Amino acid sequence: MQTFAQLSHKVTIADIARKLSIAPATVSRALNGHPAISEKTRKLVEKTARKLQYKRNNIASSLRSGKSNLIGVIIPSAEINFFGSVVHGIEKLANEKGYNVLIYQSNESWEQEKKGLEAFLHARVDGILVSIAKDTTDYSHFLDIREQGIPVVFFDRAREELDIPAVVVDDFRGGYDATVELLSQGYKRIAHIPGPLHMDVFRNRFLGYQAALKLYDIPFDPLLVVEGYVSIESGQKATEQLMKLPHPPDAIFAVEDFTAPGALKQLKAMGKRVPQDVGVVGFANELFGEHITPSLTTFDQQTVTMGREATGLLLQLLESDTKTITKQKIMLEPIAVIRESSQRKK
Amino acid sequence: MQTFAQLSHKVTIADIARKLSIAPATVSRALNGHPAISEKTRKLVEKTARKLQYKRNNIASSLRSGKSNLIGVIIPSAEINFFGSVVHGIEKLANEKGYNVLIYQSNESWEQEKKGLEAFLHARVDGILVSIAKDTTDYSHFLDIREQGIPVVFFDRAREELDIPAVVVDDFRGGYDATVELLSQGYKRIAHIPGPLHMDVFRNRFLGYQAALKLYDIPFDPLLVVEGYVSIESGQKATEQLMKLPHPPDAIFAVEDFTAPGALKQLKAMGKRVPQDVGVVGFANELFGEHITPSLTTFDQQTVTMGREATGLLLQLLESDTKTITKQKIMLEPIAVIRESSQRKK
DNA sequence: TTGAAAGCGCTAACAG
DNA sequence: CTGTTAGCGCTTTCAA
Repeated sequence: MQTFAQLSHKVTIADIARKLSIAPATVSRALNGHPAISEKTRKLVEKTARKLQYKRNNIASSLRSGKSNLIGVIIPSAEINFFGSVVHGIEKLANEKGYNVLIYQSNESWEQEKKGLEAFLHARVDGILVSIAKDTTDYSHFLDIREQGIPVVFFDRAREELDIPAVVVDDFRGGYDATVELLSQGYKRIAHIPGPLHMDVFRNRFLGYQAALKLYDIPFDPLLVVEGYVSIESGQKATEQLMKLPHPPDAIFAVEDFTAPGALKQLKAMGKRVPQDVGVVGFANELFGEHITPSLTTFDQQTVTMGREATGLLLQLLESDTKTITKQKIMLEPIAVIRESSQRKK
Repeated sequence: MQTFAQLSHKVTIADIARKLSIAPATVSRALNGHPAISEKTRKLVEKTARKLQYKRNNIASSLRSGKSNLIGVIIPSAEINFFGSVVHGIEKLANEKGYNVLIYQSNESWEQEKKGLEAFLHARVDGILVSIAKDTTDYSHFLDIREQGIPVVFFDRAREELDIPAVVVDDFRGGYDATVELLSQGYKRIAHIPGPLHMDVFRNRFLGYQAALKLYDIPFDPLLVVEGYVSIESGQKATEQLMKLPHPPDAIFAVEDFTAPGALKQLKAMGKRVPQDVGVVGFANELFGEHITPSLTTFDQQTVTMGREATGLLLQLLESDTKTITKQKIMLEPIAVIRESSQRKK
């Protein structure tokens, strides 16, 4: 006897029900571990489902239940290792918990960030994880989304005042530690190249820098702070400006690992030796920091953990039926990765 | 602690229909640009939809139409710039065309790659883009997916024999050009550190290398080929082995931009100057190649274009109602990026 | 413990 | 050109 089971015909719970002469509802319940189903039928249904290669139609399920089991993630750029790594953490936990992950790149643009949220709304995601774009200074779109009942959690690039849960690195601590690392190596005039100061991450590192100076009784000199915009080029330019000062610095704390290689490059071009003449510290532990010359001292931001934690927060929000939004914030410790660029002693 | 009691009931086409005293079907048609709808009603419906802030429920739409408007993408690792960049190209075109993109990282593992496909099946994606994992040597899961009627397109890491459409770089040409670049700079003994040779990309670059040697009448010396596994460490080890040969090479063509910095590192450790003593060429144009010392000569793989083209192929497959899978392959030219590491002359 | 029936919001087939 | 009708596959009352 040959069955012409069409390969393309999708198996539904109705098929299973028919085969076992029970109701589709029972099949559904059995498959979803409903408590009021006898062990016997559950086993039977599961076995038949396996045999028929049944796969739940998530779409139908979503329509009925109102849950898409989709999580949207907005990152500024997939070309920065850091975010790739965070996404890895996000996906892992999300997949474990039966969610799929949609990615949207804002390319650091406010417009695209808004478009991303719009797209996610349209895709009916259950919740959204965001790392804010550099260009964003108006944050109302996040509040709008939340008003629509879709929970939002920030990671890394958060905005404190919005009262939206977030997982961040202790950037103040990071800035502080970075500066202290340089000071303890005997450098005296520490410059700082911050990122755009409207962003919490960068402002906090800046504040940490100032706090460290204070501890060492070094007066803060605004001339030693030249704002960059998070890129190798801007690191070069800022460094050039710094080194042309009447009293140039003997160390530079660059706000992250794109600015720092820019600084190294510029210093090399100006004939300065690192770390002998000038010390340099970065932030973010980008992949290449280990392999440039001199290797870059930096701070690891526990990317995978960050992704996991952010997802955990979001899932918590999704699964608690209270729509209460409690201010929640998880802070991860930055981990020092000491390499050549800051090691004057040795 | 604030509670947001959000009762905003979602607007549906029924609401619009009621408001205008027309049939829901008419609203649907108007909204979807159905040709048989009067300009007048279309305008009216659109206006009302906007006024009520209507948003189409994609899930319901998917259930009915059998199309999820989701594209699944499997990449080996989001921490490699190259893939982040390709994904960028994919997302851009996909979003333009009204598709959302699901990402899954295989982490170079065959098991996870299979799990990814399974997850996509479950999410009812319309089509899948894949760059094959390093560990994969059994390809049947791709054929299974295709049998389920879901089109698959490879990008970069393809498998010729499977007869699945693909967008790749002309790796043979790349390997050839890389080798010729070194030869034309006057290097005589060119070594090659290939990646796993079961992968088309790496094998083709290897073949290109051999072809270039042949052209220059240089006999192929198997001792000068030490297989690596695509990582900085493996680049170091292979280089060490190469340089310890009785007749060590005076140039190395490393299969990609992780192996190449490993080679540079090892050469430096052994007191060799690059490019004076030994020339080095990589492949992939990873971000950091420009910023290491010496800067790395490499080949750009047109990542964004690759993403766009792969998506284009997939959409074509999705939109043509013929389920014929014609063998289709798009080849992009690798673009030489000549930097210090290969420039002995000058 | 299970079944029957009613939709979730949308689109497609068939009329008119 | 528009309306009517009938589901897509699932979950969830409400009954039994």
